[in-house]
Amino acid sequence: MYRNTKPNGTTAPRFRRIVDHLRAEIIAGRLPEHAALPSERAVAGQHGVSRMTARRALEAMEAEGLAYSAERKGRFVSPPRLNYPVSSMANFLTDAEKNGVELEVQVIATGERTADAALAGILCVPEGEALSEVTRLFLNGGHATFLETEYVLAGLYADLLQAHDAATKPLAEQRFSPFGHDADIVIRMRPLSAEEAELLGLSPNQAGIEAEQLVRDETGQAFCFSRQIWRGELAQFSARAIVNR
Amino acid sequence: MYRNTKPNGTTAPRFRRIVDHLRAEIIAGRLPEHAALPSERAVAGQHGVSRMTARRALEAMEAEGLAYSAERKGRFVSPPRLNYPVSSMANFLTDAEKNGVELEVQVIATGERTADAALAGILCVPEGEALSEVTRLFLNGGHATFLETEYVLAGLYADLLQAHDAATKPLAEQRFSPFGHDADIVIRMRPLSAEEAELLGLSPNQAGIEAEQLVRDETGQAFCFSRQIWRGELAQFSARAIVNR
DNA sequence: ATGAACATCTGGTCTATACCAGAAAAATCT
DNA sequence: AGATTTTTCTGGTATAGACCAGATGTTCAT
Repeated sequence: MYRNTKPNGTTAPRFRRIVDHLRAEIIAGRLPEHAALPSERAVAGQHGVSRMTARRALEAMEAEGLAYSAERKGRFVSPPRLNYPVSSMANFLTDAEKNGVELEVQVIATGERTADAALAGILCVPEGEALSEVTRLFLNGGHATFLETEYVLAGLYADLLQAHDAATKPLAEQRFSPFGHDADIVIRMRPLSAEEAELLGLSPNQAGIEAEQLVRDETGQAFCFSRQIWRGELAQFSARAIVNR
Repeated sequence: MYRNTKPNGTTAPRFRRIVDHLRAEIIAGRLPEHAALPSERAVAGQHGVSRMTARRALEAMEAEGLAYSAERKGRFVSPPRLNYPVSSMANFLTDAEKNGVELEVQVIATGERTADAALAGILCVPEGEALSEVTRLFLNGGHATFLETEYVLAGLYADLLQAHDAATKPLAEQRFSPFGHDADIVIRMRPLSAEEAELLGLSPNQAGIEAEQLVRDETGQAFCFSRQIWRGELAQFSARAIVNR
């Protein structure tokens, strides 16, 4: 029988107490990165609550970005965020390596396509223009972190899209180093699609952070449009903006 | 008795069907902005599921950013996103007005304080330096959208912090127009604290988007640090970044 | 040693029911 | 008509069970 006893007047949901406890365990380091959290049934037993309540607590841990769940395997402690420096994205991969981050790239899909109305508008090319498309999955220390789909003008950079199966640094340097240019970027939070969730190892309907970039060369011509979707708890974007008026 | 019948082999969770149905209602415009969604009990009855399942569906709507819930009032259709153009933040309020957005500002708290280690480090001033602090709530058409806490060097801008109780445009223009300068910005997703959730009209443990800005004057001296926390489904940040190497 | 069969554990989904307290509307009393 | 009480409705929290199917580990026969 359910009775929400509150002796001192304060109604603190039970699952919140469990969250506080688990959070303390993680922060204290007793549960290191990628360590398994107790299962829903174990939490329920330890704290004397029903499984659904234990589940709420563990889901709250996920919402806080402190844990992630793997279906039928368990829940685990999240690794720290990966910073994405927007203003020096040309060096993202090399910078990450310098900071001791082991970034790995998996090519999910490559292909040729023509620009539909939306892409044509973004890239300022006529509709039907030939584009190359790549989708890559970025893993940080083996842990899926974000997905990127990139569209580039086919003529210019077709060769680049073939080379790098899992190569890390050469890619960005080859592509960007000859240019000094600017980029428009848009960042928002949105739910993951089923496929995205699958690739990122998440359950669908969870929220992630989407970042869209439109990169221009020094003549002002847009030549590359990319759309990233990050695990929200792992993403951080930093930039230096010029405040104009 | 629970029986997850799947005649054609595909296991589509029931609550997902309900989500699809509600999403279609919204997109078709049958449920306009801020209109009430059917209650948990109503959804349960209409779709012949238990209330907990109906609840899951409605919570998924929230996760998608299509709805927001008001405790003991109901769930409602979310308004569209508000774009925050990082590169022209000096004109954020006036720009928003030009685009037909009715932005309203409520001052939640103001005060004087001294810089602790963290703030001193960020603003590059000695620890103990006098700062002015303001917390404001921004509403879009009466709908709470984001909270901002701003720290400025007390000597320079103390007067500015008093003036604007609910004033919209004068604030930013007065403060920024004499300067041409740059700003560092950091964007990430994080859960809301209990107080933030309260002010934004959300339940705690939900995720929002945090944006931190460090603004410098033309001499390079940091003079203003602000931290915003947005309702995730309403936030969008756009910027033009210079890609350096 | 290797591989197959089995049992166990996991998160995901679902039911049916219950109590709580605030919001809102309806009924009632001035 | 206006203020007050009462009822209804709402989301939030909680229980105690259940089935599913994939992942994992153990046992056992080969």
